[in-house]
Amino acid sequence: MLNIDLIRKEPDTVRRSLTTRGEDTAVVDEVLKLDTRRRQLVTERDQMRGKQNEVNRRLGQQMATIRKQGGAAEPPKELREELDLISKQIESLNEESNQVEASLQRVMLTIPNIPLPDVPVGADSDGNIVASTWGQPKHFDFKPLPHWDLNEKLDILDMERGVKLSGARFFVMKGKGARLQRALINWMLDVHTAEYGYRETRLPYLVKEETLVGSGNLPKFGDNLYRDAEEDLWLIPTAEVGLTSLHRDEILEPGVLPLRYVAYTPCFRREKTSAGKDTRGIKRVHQFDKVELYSFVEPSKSEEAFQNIVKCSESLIQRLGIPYRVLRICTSDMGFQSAQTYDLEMWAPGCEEWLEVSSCSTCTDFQARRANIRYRPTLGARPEYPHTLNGSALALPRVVIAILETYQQADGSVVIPEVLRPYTGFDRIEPVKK
RNA sequence: GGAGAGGUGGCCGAGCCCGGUUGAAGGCGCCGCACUCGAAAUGCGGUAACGGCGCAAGCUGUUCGUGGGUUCGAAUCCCACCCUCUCCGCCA
Repeated sequence: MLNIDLIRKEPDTVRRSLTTRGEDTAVVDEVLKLDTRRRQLVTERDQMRGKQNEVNRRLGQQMATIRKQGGAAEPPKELREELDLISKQIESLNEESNQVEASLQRVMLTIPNIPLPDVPVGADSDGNIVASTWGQPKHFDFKPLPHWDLNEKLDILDMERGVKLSGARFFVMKGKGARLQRALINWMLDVHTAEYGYRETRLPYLVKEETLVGSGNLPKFGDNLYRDAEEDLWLIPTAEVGLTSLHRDEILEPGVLPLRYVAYTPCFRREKTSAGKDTRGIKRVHQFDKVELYSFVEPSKSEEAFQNIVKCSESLIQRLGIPYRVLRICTSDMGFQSAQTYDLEMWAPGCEEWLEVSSCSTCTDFQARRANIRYRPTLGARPEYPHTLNGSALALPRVVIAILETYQQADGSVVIPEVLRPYTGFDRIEPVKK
């Protein structure tokens, strides 16, 4: 959520932000209108309440006196009538101001975060900028296969049975494929905790509505989520959701920040908007595994924390020895809650595609405001909103795709990258079918 | 799932039966001051979040799990819901 002060004082900044994101600017005027009305009503109502308190106090005193003298407990008529009138007025003012407040809140929750100044402006994904690339595409003496063809002989992915169990865009991993996936998760968690100081967490996969509002997924993007209507719980689309709400409605005392977390969770997405896209293989599925980094930091440490997350994610890809590129995502392509996003894409030589395996974002104080997370800079100081940052490190099974396609051999086997071998317990996946 | 107890300020805990100057006794913690060479002990004072008005000092409103109701007025009465604890049942 944006700071309403900013909308009041610099409505044009907010309008510009919306425009570069390709969104309608009418909400700004709506907010301004509602905010003005709300403040009028609140002032008026509070004055009435002040009066009510004062008269009630007087009446209370009289009652005490009467009772002390052993009199009847009937309060004086004039005062009662005056108060009756006041409370009726308060009731109507209160009702209206509550309505206005609720409308204002509703609109505020639909306004996306403001991009940082140096985020590239662009109308669609063509506006994204390749900031850097790492590694050389590997040379093959044969035509490298896409993972779905490679799998014909390896038999580690079972698309048909995934569909049998759950429908389109679900799959089953088997044997060394399943083991490779697990090895990656364990390896990534180990690196982040042991080398980079992120604290490992295990989170619920089902969360309440408020939790998704805090991270920014609701109220606008419910279409992309699975939900259990009976219990009113939602399946998480990313660990970011739970990590944001970890400190919801808290005031963090001085010295607590920075907080750095890493979580492995499955992620559930309906992929409604991607119908028909990426239907082959396991690039785009309804359920996937991901290791996520998340930081709560003081605003002055925001940039540093962002670079750290990007660095951690990159370092994993480098250790796997697979070429990748860093994309600076442009205004219109950035997520709702993000103020700045870098994507990391690994090269998959079989399907000849850059695969997005990480998306690192600064959310500034946007999520902190939504989730009401604050910190005290110093003892006794007024609470302020921290910045939150997140990044995948990394998203599976796309990393598996890149590994399979990059390290495939002429005989159809796949060599396991050195760093993973202690985790897989094998150094090669052999074809099992002729 | 069944039975009972309970949810009050940073923490503990009174108030709730019998609604009225109660943001709420008392204690702990924390901060400041005094005493002291210093510390402890002691004494005194302070101690929230959020909203509105205001340049500011300040004034003011709301908040006793949440939401509704009764009432001139609710921490206190009524209703619904959520959560915690204990016991029983069930289960990985």
